[in-house]
Amino acid sequence: MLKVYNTMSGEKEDFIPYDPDNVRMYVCGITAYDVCHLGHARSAVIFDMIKRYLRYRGFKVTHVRNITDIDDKIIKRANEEGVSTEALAGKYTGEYYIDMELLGVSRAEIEPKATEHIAEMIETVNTLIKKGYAYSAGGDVYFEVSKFPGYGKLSKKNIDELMAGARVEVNEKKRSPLDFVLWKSSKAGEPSWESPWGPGRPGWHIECTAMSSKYLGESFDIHGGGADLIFPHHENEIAQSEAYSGKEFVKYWMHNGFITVDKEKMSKSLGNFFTIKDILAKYDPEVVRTFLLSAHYRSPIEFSDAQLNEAESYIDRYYTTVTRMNDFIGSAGEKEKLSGAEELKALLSSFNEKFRSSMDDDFNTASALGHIFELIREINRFLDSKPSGTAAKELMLSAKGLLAESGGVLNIFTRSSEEWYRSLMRVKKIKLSEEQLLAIISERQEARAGRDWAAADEIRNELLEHGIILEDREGGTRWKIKAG
RNA sequence: GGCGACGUACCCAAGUGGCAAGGGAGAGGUCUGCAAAACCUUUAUUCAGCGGUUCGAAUCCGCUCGUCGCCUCCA
Repeated sequence: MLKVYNTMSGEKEDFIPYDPDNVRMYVCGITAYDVCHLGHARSAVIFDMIKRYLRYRGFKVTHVRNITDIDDKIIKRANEEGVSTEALAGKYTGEYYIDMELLGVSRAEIEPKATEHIAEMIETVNTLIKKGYAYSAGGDVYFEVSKFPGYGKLSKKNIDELMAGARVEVNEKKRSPLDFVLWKSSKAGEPSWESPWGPGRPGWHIECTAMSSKYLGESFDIHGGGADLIFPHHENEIAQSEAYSGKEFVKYWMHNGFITVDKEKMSKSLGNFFTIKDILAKYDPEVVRTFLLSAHYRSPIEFSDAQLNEAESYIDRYYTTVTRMNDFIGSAGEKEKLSGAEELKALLSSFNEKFRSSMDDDFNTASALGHIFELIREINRFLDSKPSGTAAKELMLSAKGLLAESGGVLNIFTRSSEEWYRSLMRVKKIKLSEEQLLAIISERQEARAGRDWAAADEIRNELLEHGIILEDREGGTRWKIKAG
């Protein structure tokens, strides 16, 4: 049984979607006013993994991921840059897609933009007013928090305490400081849309209510995002949506933990953030994705070069073993020799079960990776026993299949080892081309054939200084790039 | 101040009632012309500390200490 931690209950729950044939999932996307940092990447990668695993598990999934293309930050930034909000949002949405593509994050089925759903939002706001949950005041419309009894149930806050702690806010239009804006009148020169309350633009939270109900219905299965969205964003969404429909808004609330730098949350306001582009200049995207999946999605995860180097070593170990397997499969030989395969066989038959039970336990990718590396070790152990013949080859092929299957779910380990090393070559800015490298290797082979070990060693040491490792094998010399 | 989370080896990190996964780093060994890779052995009688529940706890309960987050835009 798949178990999912629900922020609402604070517990892991059996995952039983409303409609088992169609899991409906809404994940808060980005506000397109700047390039994304690693925190955005974490959220995107985590929910991408969740979607892939649900599909692997046999569920159909409809995924909606919104793009906020109008808000205060966008207006501010557009003014600073002297461009329209459309142009600015368009630019950063484009950058976002480039980053996501590199990180192996698949597109959602539906990616609605706020500005394309103004009519739906106005309708939602109108209904909230009619039902008595919202009021208009001087061109703005506010949600009246005290009218919604369940307010605070997601973030475990109570209204009295919020009131006591509320920051003094100069806004005499609000009946209560806790009330939040559904529709905002626009100032001169700001982008605006016509509405029953005059020209204005939507408040931040309302787009998620209007767009999720349009594409997924008034009640759906999973709503996700970073833990910092729990309050006030998701709390406000619940209030609006449930006040509007009178139904339970979301069955499972899922929130990923933060990326930290020196133990502090990575955030724009603290200024301690690293953009995805910064990091991809130094690391292969698969390294970043593996790093993000190497801890449980709800745990905080500390960002540092040391951590990324470790993820790089992880992947390198994987591809090194894949190379060994491929070499073996290509030259398994005729003579049947299959001693000491018992442990590998046992693991091959239990592997899928282990992988699944890790992932079933609230998407425990850290544990799942542990199982993958257990299999890696067993494969290496088997290959060390110098097997040969078709039975051994079959065994390696099935091991390879299992690795590809589990890696496919996480969307890592999906390339060939050659591609991995070529990519490392680029990322580590190694001056040598692959052709030059191969020429040097064959030069060294001649020295080795002539048993000129001193010359061979000198070449090898020289390459090592450039970050290239040579491995002399039975079938020839393999090159790889020093990882970690 | 209120609410919440976390504290597992040198480092990262699973494990949430029944002998402490996995990776990296270190030490020794096997293999190798020498290396590298791989494998083997080794590195937590112990899970922040102190009490309690239990036949049995890293896991449940209480307290203490420490770290972080939310309470304002934030993935």
